[in-house]
Amino acid sequence: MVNQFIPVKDQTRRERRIERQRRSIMDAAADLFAQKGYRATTTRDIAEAVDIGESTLYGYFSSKKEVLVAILSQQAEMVDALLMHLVELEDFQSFVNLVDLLMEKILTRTVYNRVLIAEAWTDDEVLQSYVVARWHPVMQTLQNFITMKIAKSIFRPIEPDMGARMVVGSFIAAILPVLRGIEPAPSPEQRHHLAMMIVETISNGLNIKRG
Amino acid sequence: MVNQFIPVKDQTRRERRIERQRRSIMDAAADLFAQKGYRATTTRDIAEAVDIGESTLYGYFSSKKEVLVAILSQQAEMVDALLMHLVELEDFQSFVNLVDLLMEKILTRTVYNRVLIAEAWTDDEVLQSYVVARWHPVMQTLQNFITMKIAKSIFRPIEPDMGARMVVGSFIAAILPVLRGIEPAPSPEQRHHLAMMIVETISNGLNIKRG
Amino acid sequence: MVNQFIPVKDQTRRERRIERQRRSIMDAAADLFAQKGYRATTTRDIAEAVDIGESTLYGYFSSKKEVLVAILSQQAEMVDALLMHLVELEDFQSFVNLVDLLMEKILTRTVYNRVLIAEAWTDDEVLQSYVVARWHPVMQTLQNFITMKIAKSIFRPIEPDMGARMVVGSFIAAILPVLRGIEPAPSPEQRHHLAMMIVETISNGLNIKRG
Amino acid sequence: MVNQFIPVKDQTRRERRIERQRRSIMDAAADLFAQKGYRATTTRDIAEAVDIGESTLYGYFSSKKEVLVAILSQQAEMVDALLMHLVELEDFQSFVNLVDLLMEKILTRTVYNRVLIAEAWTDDEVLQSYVVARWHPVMQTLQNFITMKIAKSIFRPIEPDMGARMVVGSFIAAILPVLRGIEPAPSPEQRHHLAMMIVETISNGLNIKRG
DNA sequence: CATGAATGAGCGTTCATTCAT
DNA sequence: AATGAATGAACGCTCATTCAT
Repeated sequence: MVNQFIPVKDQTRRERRIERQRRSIMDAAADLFAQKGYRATTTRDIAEAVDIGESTLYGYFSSKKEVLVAILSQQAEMVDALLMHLVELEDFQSFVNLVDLLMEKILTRTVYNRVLIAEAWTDDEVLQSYVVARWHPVMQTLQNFITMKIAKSIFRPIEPDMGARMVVGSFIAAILPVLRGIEPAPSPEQRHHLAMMIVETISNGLNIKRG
Repeated sequence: MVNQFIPVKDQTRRERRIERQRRSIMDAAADLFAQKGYRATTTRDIAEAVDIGESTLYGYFSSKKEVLVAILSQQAEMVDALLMHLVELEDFQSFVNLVDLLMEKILTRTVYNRVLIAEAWTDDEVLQSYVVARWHPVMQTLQNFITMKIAKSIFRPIEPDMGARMVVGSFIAAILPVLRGIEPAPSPEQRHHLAMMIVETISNGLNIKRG
Repeated sequence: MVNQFIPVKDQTRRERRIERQRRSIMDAAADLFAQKGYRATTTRDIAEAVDIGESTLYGYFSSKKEVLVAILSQQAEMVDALLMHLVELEDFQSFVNLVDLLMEKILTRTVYNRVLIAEAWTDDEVLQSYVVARWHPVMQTLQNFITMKIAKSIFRPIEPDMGARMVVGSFIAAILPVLRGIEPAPSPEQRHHLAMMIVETISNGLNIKRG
Repeated sequence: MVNQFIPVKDQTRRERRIERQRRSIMDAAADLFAQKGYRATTTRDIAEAVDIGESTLYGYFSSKKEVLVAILSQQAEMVDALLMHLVELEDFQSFVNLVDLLMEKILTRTVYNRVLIAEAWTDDEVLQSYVVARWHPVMQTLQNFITMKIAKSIFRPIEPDMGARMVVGSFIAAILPVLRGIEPAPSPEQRHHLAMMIVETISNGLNIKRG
């Protein structure tokens, strides 16, 4: 009610500062959560990592749980934005591009996803809200693609969900060691190559000739 | 000093009783760890599940951490016993059998493996000792198989570790939802079918004709 | 399940020990609550007063609030036991006895009642459950007595609830300074004299002759 | 050093503004203290009730405690102003008027008195400074009145302090439920009637005839 | 003077572990 | 060997107060 003449610029500057602080807290927390797990990370740990007082945290998040939720939600938003543009897969090129894009999106925020997986592994609600719900449309798209290819007699009449799952499996096998931190993140070129390999191998198999 | 005249037979009976108790504690703990995670499970939870006093636990394990270690070690022993008999893969049939066997071994101890994965995801030492070290020979066997097939011109000249990883990926994709508890365990027949599908698809791909 | 042969005597001895400990915690807590108020008293304070570890408290009470509730409830039980025998007031003697008895019951656990009043003064639920609910039958009995006396033309036709309230007021005026600790507790003789004075004065007033 | 040329008029206007703000803070705080108690009321609660920043409070009061002290002191001043005019009681009419006046003064500042009682109940200094010290002259006046009446053989030779206490008790019984908020404030007419009743009943008692 | 942001001190509570029996 | 009781250390969180702007 007082100070109503503060210029708009300051308002947004303040907002930006708050947003920046929230971000730095989330980043530090994600790092710690990824290393030690959510439970094992104390609010004291997080505060020290950001170099602020423990109680200052509570000016930006109302609870430790909310920090986790913010981390998970932010990642979910990113995935949702991606899924928005998830078009029907047409040819192999678009298939490769989808795999490549997903890989990129997931690997650019490694720790966030590492936290997500850790929590989803023990928390049913997190699993449902942040993993299953998001993964479903991707699986659907893959299955539609395979069904279509079978209909056009390009693929053998395999169960579509089996095929989709194998694609996902290959994808996971490529990504998991990176998320876990025992393999370095691939360069964009390596990533693209990997995506092609996955699609190609699933399509053509390893045999030179059909048995 | 006292009880030195107790006959040997009683000693071993006592030992068996102790071993049985250790087992029941480990089973109950594994169940709880799998459900809520190691940190979130209290010693009181475990004691109640076994229906013993909380402090009685410490007669069998010197700390809560040691219960976890015992669980992981026991699982490791089982895997080691399996790896002992890991022979060179020769033909597709032996390949399918390996996949089937691994699946069976992992799925019969679902909760233990669920705990293992949860811990390995945040604890580097656990990851190294109980996962990487054990997984390595399996990967090696797979790569040898692929290398051999390529040498015999049965497989296309793909990177062997890439191929091995895709097999593992498909394997993981089949197994993870079961371990996590969102899919029921497959029957032995389903399991065998699954193993065949994985090997077959990796070998031949989905295409009817080579592009 | 083990140790089922422990003699019954030990069971009750243990129970008595637990009960004794609960009591000593309640007494110490009541003392502190009375002096500083419930909010201002910390669990640390209570533990120190009983000379036990702070966490030991939680073996006897599940929360700080429950200590308060136990204190209030215990007092309520005592009052309830008294109200059980609350018979119809017949003559002045029984009236005096009621006042005397109430006074005694309230003053024998001074601190408990001091806590009760303090809490009832700010907490509506406490007021309702522990004060209003208990006070109501007493007021009713008093009003019945007065109504009866009016019917028999012994009392002037005053509003009965007004008369009852004046008795209660005199009672309160006598008791409050003692509860608050600014006056010493009366001896049984003084107490009886006081009770008589209250009844007598209310009955006859201060005037020598009727105006 | 700066602003030394501001005209005196503005200074006093500023002072009035400050005083007004102090008042509104005290009013809001008294309300909250009365509802939840002093300890349970946070500075944030107060600030929000006045719709100012939490830290702004400290421009008007140097601590939360001082807000309470200001509230109590203000009430004390009001009582002192009243006690200034406390004349010797002569006849029943002046007695009734005193009771009526006291009632009115107390009930027009219900919340303030509720806070006063709550604090006096646990804080010895508050009790002494704000209750005992102020109540004493009232009691003295009552006792003098009774002593005088006894001397004139109008009252029976009762202990004067006993009689005074009974008047106070009746007064308290009438006022406490209103202060506590479980009874509505009486209208001026009801209040006057009440005052008369109290004096009358104490004087004449309930009996139609003397026993 | 007003305030958003920051914080030290401390709160009620939990829990892995120890100890006396 | 088994356990009920005890507890130090730590946790997530609150709040009166300070400070830079």
